[in-house]
Amino acid sequence: MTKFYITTAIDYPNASPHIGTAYEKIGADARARWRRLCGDDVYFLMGNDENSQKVAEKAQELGLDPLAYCDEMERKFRQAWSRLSLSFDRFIRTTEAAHHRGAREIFRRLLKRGDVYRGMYKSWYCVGCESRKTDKDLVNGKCANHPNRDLEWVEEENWFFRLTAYRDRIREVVKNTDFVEPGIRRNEVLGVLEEGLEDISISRAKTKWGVPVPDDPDHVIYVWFDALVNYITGVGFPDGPDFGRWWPCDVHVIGKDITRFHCIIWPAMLLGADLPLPKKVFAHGFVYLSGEKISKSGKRLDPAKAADRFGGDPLRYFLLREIAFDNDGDFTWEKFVERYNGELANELGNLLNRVVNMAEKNLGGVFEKPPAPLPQDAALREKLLGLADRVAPHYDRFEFHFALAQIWDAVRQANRYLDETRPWTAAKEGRRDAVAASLYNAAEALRIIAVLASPVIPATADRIGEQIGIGPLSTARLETVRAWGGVPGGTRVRRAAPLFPRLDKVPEAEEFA
RNA sequence: GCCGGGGUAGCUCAACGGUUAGAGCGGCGGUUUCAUAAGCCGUAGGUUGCCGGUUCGAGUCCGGCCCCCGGCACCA
Repeated sequence: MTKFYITTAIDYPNASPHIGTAYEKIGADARARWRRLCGDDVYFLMGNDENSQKVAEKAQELGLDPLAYCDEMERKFRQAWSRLSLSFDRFIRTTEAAHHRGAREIFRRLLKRGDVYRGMYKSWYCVGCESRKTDKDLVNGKCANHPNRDLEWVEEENWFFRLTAYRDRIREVVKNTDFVEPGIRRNEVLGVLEEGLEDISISRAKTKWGVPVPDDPDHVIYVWFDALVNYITGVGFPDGPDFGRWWPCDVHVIGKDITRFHCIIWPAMLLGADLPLPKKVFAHGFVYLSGEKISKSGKRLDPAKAADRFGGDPLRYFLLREIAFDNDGDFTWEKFVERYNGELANELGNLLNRVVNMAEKNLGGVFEKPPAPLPQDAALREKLLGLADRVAPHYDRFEFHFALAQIWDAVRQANRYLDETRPWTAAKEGRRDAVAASLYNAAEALRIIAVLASPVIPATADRIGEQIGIGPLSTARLETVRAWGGVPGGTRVRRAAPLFPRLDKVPEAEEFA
């Protein structure tokens, strides 16, 4: 069985997740679910990045022990993620002892090789950014991103990582392979590599919160450095029995703002530790809120609240249908309602409703294998049986918007099939065979549509399966949609509430902040 | 400043140098009645940012210009 190991960035738990964070996880989840559908043995890793000064600060602000605070935040994150049906296999926390051990092991390996050394670290430091600031980064002597905070002048002996030693090898990989996707990010990374690198400081002396540097109790490993290591400790590095099975990772899903860490620093760390590089780093775009950048505008959209109200699937669907995953996109409630009503309620939800209703009214609620073919069958079958092949390349390239466009093309065709075969007329005319054939084929179309859309809308796929009487479909296998006739004759429909009740007004953004 | 991406219908976006530049949404009109006042069909709407060039032929290639957006940060 082919293995597929996929990760997302781990999150600072100093605030609850927002729509942008959710976007990344949803995209990764869709890919993970797609690979499971294809039969891969999938390992999907997510988690929280807890060894940060910001986290310690926040905990102190609340009068909590940092670890207790992190425990609480883990609950919040898990709750939010569960509302979005994220199917991660493991949720890692970088405060775990096993992670600390792995991070220290990496540090030791690089030290042994001579690529970790002592040096002097002098600069302005912004606690908000958790990063060094050079003079050109300053605006009026303050950090541009955190103008309300005072900068600290930091001057201390630190441990450094000889990043410069790895530049050429990394450049070769980035240049000659599709290690970094999409192409635009690859070019940017290449640009950085061409301009040249500096060695980086990888420890901090001022804080006790974090992973202690081996044999140097006065320093902790810089949060970024230990955070990256989660991708290997999450599968058992250094000596877990499954480490060799999962690593190297098939794809790291990250935001476009952190390519430098994943495409340059992380590979350098791995090369230094004699570990294989991940196969791919995929950098997704950003979600804007009504045209404004989330971080700058201060606008928020709490995905858990939105999912509470509308369900996780509509949010997942909207984000992956509206926005190309490698691009930036805009969330507005107007657009959300438009797609929700048009595509989810009217086209898909109503299609199911039509079929289930007519089956109840005219067939006693039981699907029968088509007693006789209808002239419109061939076109419908051709469309649906070819759908898996049309959708597959898109899912595998994170082109969820294209995959969904293909699937909805089939949804429209199924609606058209009903209009053309007119089972309601056939019923009135007493042509029971025609009614049975039409509804059976429409149910088949729904089955295939549900399975192929399940990576994006898993809960809906299950609900469709329940209503047409064949049980959950989000855990189906791809082979089942390459053949017609998956709904057994004699299957009894189970009518339930509409999948997506129509929304009659545009929600107020404030309700979900 | 340097590097990169982009300006196409009211909106969001498609279109290997090759018929008459397409699709969805929105608008307008029609039709159906099984269904969540849903579905289906049809239609209007474009000087492809501007100027020049190459070519039998340019949204597409070349040069110049104007706008927008990213990257050049120890950014989760």
